[in-house]
Order: sequence, then C-alpha cells, then structure tokens
Amino acid sequence: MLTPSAEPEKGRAADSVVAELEARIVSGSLPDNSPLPAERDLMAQFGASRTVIREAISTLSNRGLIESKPRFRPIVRKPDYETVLHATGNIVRHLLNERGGVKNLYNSRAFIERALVREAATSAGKQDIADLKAALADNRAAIPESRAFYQTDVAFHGVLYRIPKNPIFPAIHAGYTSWLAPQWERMLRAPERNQMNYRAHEAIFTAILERDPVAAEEAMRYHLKAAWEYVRGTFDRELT
Amino acid sequence: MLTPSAEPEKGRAADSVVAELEARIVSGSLPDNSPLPAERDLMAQFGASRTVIREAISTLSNRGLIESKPRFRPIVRKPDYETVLHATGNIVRHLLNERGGVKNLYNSRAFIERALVREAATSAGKQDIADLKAALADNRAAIPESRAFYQTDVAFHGVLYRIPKNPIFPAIHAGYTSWLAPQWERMLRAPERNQMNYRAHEAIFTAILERDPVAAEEAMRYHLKAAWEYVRGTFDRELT
DNA sequence: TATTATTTTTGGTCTTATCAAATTAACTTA
DNA sequence: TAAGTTAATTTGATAAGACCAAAAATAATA
Repeated sequence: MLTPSAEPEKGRAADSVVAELEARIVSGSLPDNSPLPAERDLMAQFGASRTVIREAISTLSNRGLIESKPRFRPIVRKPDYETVLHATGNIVRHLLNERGGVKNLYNSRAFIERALVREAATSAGKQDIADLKAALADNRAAIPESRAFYQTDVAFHGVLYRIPKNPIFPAIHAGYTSWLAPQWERMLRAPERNQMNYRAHEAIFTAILERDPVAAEEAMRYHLKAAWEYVRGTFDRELT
Repeated sequence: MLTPSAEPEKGRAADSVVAELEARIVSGSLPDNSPLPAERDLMAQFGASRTVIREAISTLSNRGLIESKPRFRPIVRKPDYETVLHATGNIVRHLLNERGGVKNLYNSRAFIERALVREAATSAGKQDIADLKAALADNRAAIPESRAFYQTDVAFHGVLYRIPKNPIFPAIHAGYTSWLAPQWERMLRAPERNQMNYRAHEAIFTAILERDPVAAEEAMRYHLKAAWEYVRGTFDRELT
C-alpha cells in the first residue's frame, strides 16, 4: 500500500505541494525551461497559503528541479544526471576545504579516468577514436594559448567519459571540472607545461589506438600524477 | 574583487542567513548533532523575519547540513561525502524511473567495482585481505538466510570500496546501495541464488589473493553480469 | 524517586501588508 | 504604423502578528 496519491497527507503541507509540482515537472505538464506559475496562482491552485507555496518553491529550487534567480520568475528544469551533481556543488566545496579534500577528489578522478582509458583501449568504437583524434588536434592547436588549452584539455578528457555511452559519466566529468576548476584556475599555465600535457594526451591516444589497455592506463596514470605534482608544487600547503 | 564577505548583500536575505549558519556549522560553532537554535531565537540573532529564517532552514535542510523531522528541532549535520550523495537521493530517484535509468546506474557501479577489484588485486594490504576474508566468511554463513545474506553481500562489496583509502568511495558505495535498494528488495532471493553469489565472491577474493588483477576483474564482471541478468529476469519490462 | 499533570516553548501554517523590481498596458512621438 | 517612453499592474521578497498542536520543560503527585 505505498501509493503516494491523494492521501490525507498528515506531513508538512509544503511536502504535498512539492510532490505535486515535482510530478508535473517530470511528467512534462510543466514544460522544461518554462516559467513556474506565479506564487499567487499556485496558492490558489493548491488552496495553500503563500508561506507553504514559497517553501515548496525553495525546496524544488534546492533539489535542482527549478532555477530561481532572486527577483525573477523561477524556471522549470527537468533534472538530468548533471543536475544531480551540480546540486551538490555547495557541500562539495566545503569538503574540498577540509584537509586532503582536494587530494581525495583528485585521486577519485584519477581512479576513474584510469579505468576509462582502459575501457577505451578495449572497446572504443570508430566514432570514439575519431572524437579523440579531433579533440587531440584541438588540444595541440591550443598549446600556445593557455586559456584555450585548458578548455581543449577538459574536452579531451571529456571524450573519454563519453565512451561508455552512459550519461552518468559525462555528468561526473562535469562535476569534476566544475569542482576542481577553482583550484586549477589559480594555477599559472605556461606553454611548456601545455606542451608536456599535450604529449601525455598523445601518448594516451596512441595507446588506445593500439588497443593496449595496460599502456593506456599507465600513460594516464603518469599524466595525472605529473599534473598533480605540478599542482602541489604551486600551492602545497593546503593539500596533502 | 570577489570577496564575498561583509558586503551589503543585495541578494535574498535568506541567503546571507544560510551562509552564516553554514559557516557556523563547518567551523564547529554550531556543533555536529546539536539542535539548531529555535527559529525565534535565530530571527532575533539575525534581525530577520520568521519567513527568511524559515527559508534559510529549509535550504540548509535540503543541502544536507541539517536534518529536520516535521515537528522536531532541526539537528546540525556536519557534511561528509556520504551526506553529499544522500542529499541527491530525491533527484536520483526520478532518474531511475526513466528509461534505462537503473541500467545506467548499475553499469556505472559495475564499471567502478571492476576497477576496484583490479586495484585490490594489485595493492590490497594485509588488513584489506583480512577484512575481505572476514566479510566472505560472514557472507558464507548467511547463505541460508536471504535477509542476512543481502547485508553481508553489501558488506563484502563495501570492503572493496574501502581499499583505496579514499572516503569518497565508501560514500559512493552507500549511494549505490541506497539508490538501488528499492529494486533489489523487490527481488526474491532464494538460497540457491545466494550460494551462487557467494561462490562469485569467493572467486573474486581468490583472484585478489593471488594478485591477479585480470582474473579479479573478470570474476567481478561475471558476477555483476549474472546478477544483472537475474534482476532483469525478475522485472525486465521496466529496465533495459 | 518515579509518574503524571500542567505550563511553556516551538515548529507549522495562515493572513494581511508593504516595497521594489519586473512586466505589461497605455500613450506619445516620429 | 513602428518605436520609444511612461504609467499601471503584477509579482517576488520580506515583515509582523496570530493560532494551533505537538514537544519539551516544569511542577505536582503518588
């Protein structure tokens, strides 16, 4: 008897409103990217006070189902895997400030990317290879321009996350890049450094091309280890 | 000039309250597990109306920084990696109901666990081995009792997540188990089935003991594939 | 001292107002 | 008529006050 339908709902009043709006969003009754009805309309529809409507909206907003800028009408955001990760951003930021936070996150990323290149080496398709090649070319072209290099760097790694054809992985990638970006942006990135990173990417790509999981993983491990050393060298006191 | 400090704060009033409370929580000024001050106290402290305090509390709650049961005083929860994952539960549930949602999540889990056993085979320490052995023994003893078997099953896999000594992984494990639990609990688990799963665990353990990453990964792959087939057999229409 | 009755506190909800920013309607002008 | 400007209206943000029922604290009683 777990039918969460038209029960008397003895819990918080806002909860039922949240549930209903949530249902309308996922069902498409409230279309994605469309503005939410005015608060005063909603209180009419639900026969609830302004307070509870407002609380419901706040909850939805925190859940990532709607996006609300201060004085604007909130807009509906149908959730995807990326939304999930994004919604956690605030808390993650705290964790990163704790001892070893950045290192733990970085290590988890390294762990996953090592597995990703292994996967890529064993089961990358034609299109995947083409994508990697293109990303690598972009990366190479951007060596002199650190800003662009960073972006193509991220993009190259992003291709790896897309190879398993599982939307969860690109979302994870988005999480990593957005969470770690603050750290990386503080870092000066000289062209020599870019050159070195590019070569690492090249080595990874080559290993994947040669269908050599061991070499691919090793290349990735080396790449990420070197990158970490560099980061640590830039501001080591906060990490470790 | 991005110092988010004592600015006039033209944004929402609740936001500054949220920020302040958040700061107090992470700084320990509001101790973990302690109840939040009464709403009426807070509105005195912040010179804000009940409305904004309430909204702030709601936000904190959704962020996972405080836990609030309907009519009780909210209690402070200093965030950890598990909190992060837990806070996303509501949205994840939606995604799981979408086409292929469960499969995607399960596949990501399989991906990670394959990498974990590989890692375990190459770098598990004495203590890790001992933990695995103990978990395996528990698992074996619980074969006749499906409920207990499920728990020891989860525990066995949990040991693998702890091997990298990175708090992020156990959190991920907690996420997987809590998110996928609803599916698994609907599944009847016969002792024969338990027997089979146990043997798979045994094979994994053996491969780790023998320091054979390839065999370990293969054993895990087989194990998870079989488990998935079984799940799909139980209710295939919703998945795929 | 243990239990029970009685206040007091506190969270949940509603109502009514006010204000400033957004949005829309009305109006003017080229 | 199209474009630009201004006035009127909507709407989100916040405040203040009130009420209820459940908790928590306190007093009373066995």
